Amino acid sequence: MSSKVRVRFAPSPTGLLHIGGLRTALYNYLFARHHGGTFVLRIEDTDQARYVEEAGQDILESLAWAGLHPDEGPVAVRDEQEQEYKGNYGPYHQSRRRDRYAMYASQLVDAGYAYYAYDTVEEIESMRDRLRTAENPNPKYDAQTRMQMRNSLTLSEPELQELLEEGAEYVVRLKVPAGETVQFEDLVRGPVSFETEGLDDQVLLKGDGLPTYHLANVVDDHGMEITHVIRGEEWLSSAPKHILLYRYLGWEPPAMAHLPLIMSPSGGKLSKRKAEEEGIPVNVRDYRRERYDRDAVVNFLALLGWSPGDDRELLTLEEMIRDFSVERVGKSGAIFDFKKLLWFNEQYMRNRSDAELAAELEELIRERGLPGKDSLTEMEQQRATDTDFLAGVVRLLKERVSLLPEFLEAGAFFFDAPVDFDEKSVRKGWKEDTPARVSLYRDRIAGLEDAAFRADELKRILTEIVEAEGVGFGKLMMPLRVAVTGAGSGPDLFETLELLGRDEVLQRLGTALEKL
RNA sequence: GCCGCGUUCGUCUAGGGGUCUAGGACGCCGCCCUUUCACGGCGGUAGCACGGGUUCGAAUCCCGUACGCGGUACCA
Repeated sequence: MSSKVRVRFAPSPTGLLHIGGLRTALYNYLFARHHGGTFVLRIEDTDQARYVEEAGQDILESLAWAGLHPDEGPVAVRDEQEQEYKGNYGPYHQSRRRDRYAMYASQLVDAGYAYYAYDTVEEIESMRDRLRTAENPNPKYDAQTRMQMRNSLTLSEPELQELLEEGAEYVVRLKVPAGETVQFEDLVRGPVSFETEGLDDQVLLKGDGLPTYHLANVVDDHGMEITHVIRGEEWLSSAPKHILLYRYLGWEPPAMAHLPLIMSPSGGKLSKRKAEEEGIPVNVRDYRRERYDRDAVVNFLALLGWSPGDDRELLTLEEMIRDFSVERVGKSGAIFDFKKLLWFNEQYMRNRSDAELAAELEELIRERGLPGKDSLTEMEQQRATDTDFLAGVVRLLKERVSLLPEFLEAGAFFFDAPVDFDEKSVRKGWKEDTPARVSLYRDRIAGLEDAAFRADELKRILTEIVEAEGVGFGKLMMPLRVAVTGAGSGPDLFETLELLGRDEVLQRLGTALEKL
């Protein structure tokens, strides 16, 4: 390999980082690491109109959360003026590299590969209106129409001079040649070719002096010595324009790989609106907030369009790095399977220690309280900050939840007595002879020392009672469960009782005996 | 409309001329475990879009059709 691999993830700060964007970043990251190359983060903020203030920070935080640390790029976003970078190819915000785009744009004009265009938006729109037909709903500004427009190809020298003097606004457009075939080898798709007839005279430099994506990305990829462009399939159609630009600028184009899109379950790009309608979070921030396991998300995303080639599904980052290759990336769009993501999350969550999860739970409660509660009771408060207690909750619920916040929902009864009892379970299990047995059990466990209030002992006592009465285990176990947890199912009852503690259990039993 | 790309179980995918009566995973269903539920174990369900070629032989190669997706901006 002649030159060292350098790839970039180049998001636009027009919104929060999208989950699909994270996958693109991941593939770039894996590719870079696999080849011992460099992973660059570049912010493509050339669209003033769509700029979103918090987006830059969100991109940095989201990548860091996922563990995809760029080797070069912005380190921290302070404010507009003050940016901190790492790497020798900066600045890594396109808005701060504007001079070079203008320079290359005029170089292209001088060489006859581009031209100045003075058409107003209205003029272009009226040209499109004039030419629009059912057969051609989107007329292009191209070799056919450019000679009817107001640009440096059609205007006379004096006219141009006048426009220049009055400081008229202009754009620079690429002069796409007619009758050529642009071909290139896509690392994912193989040979791809386009006829220049289908291309328009793309604006390279906008009226505000900033470049469009097309110019900026070519200039920067070359300037930053990017060797492989790995990006979403939505860019495939504009790739020939980029190839043309590399040619006209006299540069060697980087290798390209266009990734299949992530699709919504109902089809089409996984757009924000569509995804959320289907219960799928689209912003990486949502995954962070809902405390998804980062490794699970990364693992899931890696397999959405790529496969290691064998049956492994649970892969560590190291394994992904070792086995990643663009050749093994699929060509067709992948539907976001939310249930499978949950499965990954369960797998990773169960592999983590109770203490670790308990600490996260504590933080979660501190941040947003308990579900459905405006404020915490004294007992809830006390238990929510007791890490041993929380670890106990985790241990009992770990195998039954998919997402971290679910511990709080499924385990609400651990924090305070249930407010009501599951009707169906009561109807099924709470009969006339039940109160007597429950009372008996209560009396028996009331006499236990704290140290003896343990699951095995609690179970032994119950067994004794049901055997003495000659009834089934469930005749007493189920009523106890409803009385203590309010529900007809849940984690092991005796473990639950032990965690709750004697006094609390006795009190709940008393309440149930009164109410039921 | 035009241009480009794609199409293996519901979903993610393996498979790249014979080893494919197409493998794995998620989901779903059933059974076992558990005197709850879940976890787990076992089993099942379900697929090469269609039509032509090429070939002794095609899920695999070629062509066409259909369908899907992307692009068609002074957005990225």
